[in-house]
Amino acid sequence: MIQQLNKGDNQVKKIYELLKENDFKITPQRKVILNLFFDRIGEHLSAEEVYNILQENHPEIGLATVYRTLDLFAELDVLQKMSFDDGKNRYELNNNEIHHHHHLICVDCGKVTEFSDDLLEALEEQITRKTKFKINDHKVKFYGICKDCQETR
Amino acid sequence: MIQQLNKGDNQVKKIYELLKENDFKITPQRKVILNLFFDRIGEHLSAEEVYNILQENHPEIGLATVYRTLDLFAELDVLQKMSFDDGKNRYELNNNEIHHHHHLICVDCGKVTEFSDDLLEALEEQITRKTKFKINDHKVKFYGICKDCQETR
DNA sequence: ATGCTGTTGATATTAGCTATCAGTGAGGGT
DNA sequence: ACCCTCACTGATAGCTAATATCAACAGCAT
Ligand SMILES: [Mn+2]
Ligand SMILES: [Mn+2]
Ligand SMILES: [Zn+2]
Ligand SMILES: [Zn+2]
Repeated sequence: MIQQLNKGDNQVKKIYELLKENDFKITPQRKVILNLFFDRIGEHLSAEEVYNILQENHPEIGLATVYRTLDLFAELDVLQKMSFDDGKNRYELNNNEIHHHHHLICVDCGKVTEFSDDLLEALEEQITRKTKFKINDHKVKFYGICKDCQETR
Repeated sequence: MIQQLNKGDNQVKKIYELLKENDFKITPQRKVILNLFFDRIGEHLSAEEVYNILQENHPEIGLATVYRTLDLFAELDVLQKMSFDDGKNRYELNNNEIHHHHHLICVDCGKVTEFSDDLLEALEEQITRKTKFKINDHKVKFYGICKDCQETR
């Protein structure tokens, strides 16, 4: 019987290889935390939130390990690290399909919407040309009022 | 004799009026901290850094007041609040001339370069059209290698 | 199977920031 | 110029996200 693989499995395998390439070990804790993010695409989780979710099925994983693992995956660009100005860092899978979307933060209700299109190439090109600054990443946050909050007013 | 006013003084006066309009008092502490930012245009100061600078000429101003004043001015849009991912908030004067510039952060040496703001209108318009999200502010950070770090390699 | 070395969990510690509260003073009214 | 009121201040205690420490553990190369 041919082994069935879904898209997530393939991505996971690649990330395991990425760990190996960089001399990091594939530990059960890292597997579990990685799977958690594949199960929750679209959410922006803090370390504490990840830890709390783990309590149900993996209470043996310590909080320090959660912090360390999130940092490691962010370093490897597996997770994207971000902050919505609430005093804690948040993480989400750096999925190829939704690569580097922008975040729209509602200043009224705090909801975070995503916008996938990038459209920053022109600006980045202009910046590099003028400043000789070699750009390889960006973080863009838009603040405003979401659709729901505009209606309920 | 006609009172000589430089550009800074005029801006300061406007900010005093802004405080009055919003029923905030013009205290010596607020005057001093505001002046400090006019004296240090281009710097991105943390609360602790402001407090340390004040130690020389105004050691009577407490750290809590610094935090409160920075927050107040940020709320009034006099200062722009930002973070370069080093765990502390930073502030700089929201100068009319350099209004809302982007920050280019060198991942090698940590230096922050500025790039005056434009070319985002098209993107914002498209986002509003597609998502009905009413944008009224944005924060954009670019990460890469600065000119100096490219040369010394 | 063995050994090296990266990793982990528990916990102490740090650091940026906020809350508290009694005393102070800015500014409007007289 | 003198009150009066209440926003403001400084000192400091408290909070919380994140990091440092360290002995025990476990991937994984051999
Ligand atoms: Mn997102
Ligand atoms: Mn700046
Ligand atoms: Zn909203
Ligand atoms: Zn640099």
